[in-house]
Amino acid sequence: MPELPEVQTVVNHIKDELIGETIVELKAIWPKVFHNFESVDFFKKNSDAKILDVNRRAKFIIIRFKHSILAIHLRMTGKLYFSKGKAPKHTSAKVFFKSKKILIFQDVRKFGRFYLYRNLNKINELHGPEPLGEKFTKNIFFNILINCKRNIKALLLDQSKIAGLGNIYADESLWLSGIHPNSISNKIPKGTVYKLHNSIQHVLNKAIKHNGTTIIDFSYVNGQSGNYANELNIYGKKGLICSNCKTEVIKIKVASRGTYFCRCQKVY
DNA sequence: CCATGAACCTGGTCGC
DNA sequence: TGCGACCAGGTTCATG
Repeated sequence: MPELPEVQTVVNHIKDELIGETIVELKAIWPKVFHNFESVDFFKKNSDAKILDVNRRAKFIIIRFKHSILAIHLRMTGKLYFSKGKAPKHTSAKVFFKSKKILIFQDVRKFGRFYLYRNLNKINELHGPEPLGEKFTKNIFFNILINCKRNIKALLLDQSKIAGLGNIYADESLWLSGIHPNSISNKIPKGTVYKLHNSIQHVLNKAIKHNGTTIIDFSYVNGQSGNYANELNIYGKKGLICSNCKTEVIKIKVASRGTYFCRCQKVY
């Protein structure tokens, strides 16, 4: 399911209810859901299992405790929300709180994982800057592109270069800045790179404002779901008319991913 | 360093 | 209605 805006949306909607809660039991329904630990390890490390903070880094939901963090990655179909009764089909994990509330991690495709770390160091090592963070300047972005001689879409999807973009928002950002997804990163002119930088931030901010995109089955809490799908310009629009150049949107494969673009996007 | 394809999973859709 | 092929918002690993 989720890219940066969807993960941010999940955080925004459960954060306040999570902070201050104390975990009393962590239950794996799908055996692999806790990637690098078992329930007992969590409680061994966290004599105090009270949640101090909840936020996002890259596509991870970060739950912070005094002595460690839980990082949750939703992968393709993960959903995280407070239980509304009976555990639904495809529940991968349950988190029980002292208050008797239950957090459900539901994940049809079972790719989603919980990670237990001492702090954010490991995740920071493996991930590039936050596209909406202060450190993500136009010049830093230009340097990333110039130092790689690489397919631009593959680069945008590479979490170690820039954290948080996925297939939808990569296509949307490239379209908005008029760059063909098969362009080579170090051949894109500086001004156009700056435009892409701007497009990425614009697309992500707007998507967060709309609570993310709804495609197929994404919904985050209480049956609510984002409505950024109404704002998409290129993703999923194969055969429809591009609002910019009035020609038909084309779908091809780039970096092994379904990729939408139109002829008004220039190849560099 | 970069590209590609398979693997991890289930379910929806499309064509015949 | 049924069935197989293909596709899906992500990441990691092996191979060339």
